[in-house]
Amino acid sequence: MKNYLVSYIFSNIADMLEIKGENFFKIRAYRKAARAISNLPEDVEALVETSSLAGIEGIGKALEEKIKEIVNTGTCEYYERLKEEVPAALVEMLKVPGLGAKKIRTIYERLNITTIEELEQAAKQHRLRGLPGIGVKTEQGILKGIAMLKGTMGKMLLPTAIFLAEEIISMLKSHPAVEKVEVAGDLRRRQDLIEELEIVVSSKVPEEAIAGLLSYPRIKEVRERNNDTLKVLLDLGIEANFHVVEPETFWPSVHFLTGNEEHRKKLQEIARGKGYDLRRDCIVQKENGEILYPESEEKIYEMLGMPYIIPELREDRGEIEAGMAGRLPRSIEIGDIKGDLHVHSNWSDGMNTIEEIALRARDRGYEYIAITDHSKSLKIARGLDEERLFEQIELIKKLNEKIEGIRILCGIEVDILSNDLLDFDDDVLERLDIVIASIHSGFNQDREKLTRRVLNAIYNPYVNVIAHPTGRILTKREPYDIDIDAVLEAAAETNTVLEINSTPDRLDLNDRLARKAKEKGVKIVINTDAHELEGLNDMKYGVWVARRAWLEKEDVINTRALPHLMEMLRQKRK
DNA sequence: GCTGTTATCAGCCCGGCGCTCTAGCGCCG
Repeated sequence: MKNYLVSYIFSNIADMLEIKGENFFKIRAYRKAARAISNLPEDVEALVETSSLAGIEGIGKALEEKIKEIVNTGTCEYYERLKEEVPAALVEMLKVPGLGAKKIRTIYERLNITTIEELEQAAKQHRLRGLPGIGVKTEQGILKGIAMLKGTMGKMLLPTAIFLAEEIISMLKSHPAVEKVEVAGDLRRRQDLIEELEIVVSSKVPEEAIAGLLSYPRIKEVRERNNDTLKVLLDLGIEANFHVVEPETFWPSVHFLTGNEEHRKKLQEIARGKGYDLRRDCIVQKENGEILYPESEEKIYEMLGMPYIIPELREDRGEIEAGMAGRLPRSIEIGDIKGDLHVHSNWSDGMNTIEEIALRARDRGYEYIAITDHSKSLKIARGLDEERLFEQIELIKKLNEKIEGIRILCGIEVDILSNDLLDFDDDVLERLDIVIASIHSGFNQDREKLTRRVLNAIYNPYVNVIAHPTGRILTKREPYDIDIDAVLEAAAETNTVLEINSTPDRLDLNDRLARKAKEKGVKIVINTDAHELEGLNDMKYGVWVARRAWLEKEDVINTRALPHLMEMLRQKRK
C-alpha cells in the first residue's frame, strides 16, 4: 500500500513549491492530489497496474506519471530535484504558526537561515525584526511558534501511526520465524500524538525474526541493535522499536510496554502487596520464586484482584482504584454510535452530495446523519446564506421521502462571529433539527472576549452543540485562550452538548476535558466533521478519545435512538 | 498542476485580521 507515500511526497512537493513562490493553482493541484490519494479506499499500486488512475478527479497526465514513478521507484525525479533546491528545514518552517512562504523566503534570502535552530537564535538575538514585513510582534510570534513546534516535533498523528503499525504487522505475520505480533506503547493506549512505535514480536528464533525485521523497506537507519531489540528510524522520520520476546513472555511484555509508566508502577505496588513481583516479561511469586507467564492481559489483572483495564484507561488517572472498587466505566464502543451529527456536503466545502452521504451513513449502519454545512460568513468554505439553507432544507425533506433506512437531519455549523453574534438569526436557526456553533475566526482575541463569544452561543436557545470547543489543531495550533470551566458550567446549565471532534488532528475536546465535562454533567457528541465520504470512518478516533475520557454510552447523545435524540435536542428550546 | 473545452487557452475560492515601510501585504480558515 503506497498511498501514504504518494500522498506524503505530493504534499511535500506542494510545500516546496510554496516556498519557491510557484503558481498558487499548481500548488493546490498537488495538495488536492495528495488528499485524493490518501483518501482512496483502494491500493494505488493496483490502480497503476490497471491504468485506472486517470479516473480520479484531480489526477491528470503529469500527476499520473509521477504516481507511477513513485509506485515503481519509491520516489520521483521532480521531488528529488526540488529537495536539492529547497532546504528541508524551510519546509519545516511552514509549520511555525504565523510564518508563511513569503516570510520564510525573505529570512532565507536575507539571513541565509536554513534550520529551525538558526531561526530561533536569530529571533532571540532580534535579528528578524527589521526584515521587510517583520517587526517585533512577528518575531515574538515566531518564537512562540517554534516552542510549540518543538513540543510536537517527530510526533505523529494516529492515522500515520496506525498505517505504519498495520503495514509492519502484516509484514511480520507472514514471516516464518514470527509467532505473534502486537502493537504496544502510546499507540495501543490511543494517545492523540504518538512519539515512537513499539512493536512486540514473539519468536523462538529471535535472530531470524530480527533479520526479517531488517528487511522492512521503510527502515532508513538502524539506531540500536542487539539480540532481542531493534531501534530504527523509518523513512517518514518516525522512530520504531521492535522487541523480540520468547513466546511465553509475550503478553507480560505487551502489558509492560503498553504502560503507561505510572499505571505500571502502581500495579507493581499492588502486586508486591499480594506477594508478586511484576517484571518486564513475567510475574514472580516471591514466596517460592516460581515464575509465572500469564497467557493474557486479563489474567494479569485477575492475579492482582481486579477486572481487566482497557489500554485507553491505563494512565494512572484513578483507573486502578476504580478497578479495585468495581467502579470502572463500561467504556463506550464504536458499535454504540447510531449517527454522525457534524458532516459537510458539497453545498459548502464538502466533496459529496447529501444523497451520497446519506447512503454511506446507511451502509455504516447509522440510524441518522446530520448535514451541517458552514454558514454564510465563512466565504472560503462557500458558507450557506439563508436562501441556500432553506433550499437545502427542502431538498433534505425530499431525500427523506426517497431514501429508506436512514433519517437525514437538517443542521448547520453556524459561525460564532468575532463580534459575539451568531451568523444566523434565531428565526432561521429555529427551522433546523440541529444547530452546531463554532469559532472559525478571531482565535487570537483575549480570554474574556473569546469566552464571551462561546457563552453567548451556549445561551442561545437554538444552539445544541459547540463544535471543536478549544480550536486546537495538533502539531499546528494551540487551543485558543478560553475559560473552559465557565464553558462547561454554562453547557451543563443549558443542556448544551460539547463535541469530541474526531478529525485526527483535532480530537477536540481532548480526553481530559471530555472527562471533566462528564464530571460536570455535560453531555457529549462524537462527530467526524467529515468533508468527504471516507471522513465518516474517522469516528473511531473520537470514540477512542471518549474511552480515554471514561465516557460510557449514556454520556454520548449520538448513541441514542432517533426519537430519544430528537427529544434531547428539543429539550434545549424549553 | 487540472478541467473543460476544442482556442492550444482561460479559469481555477474569498475576505477578515493583524501586522507593518499605517496602506497594503501576508497569513489563515
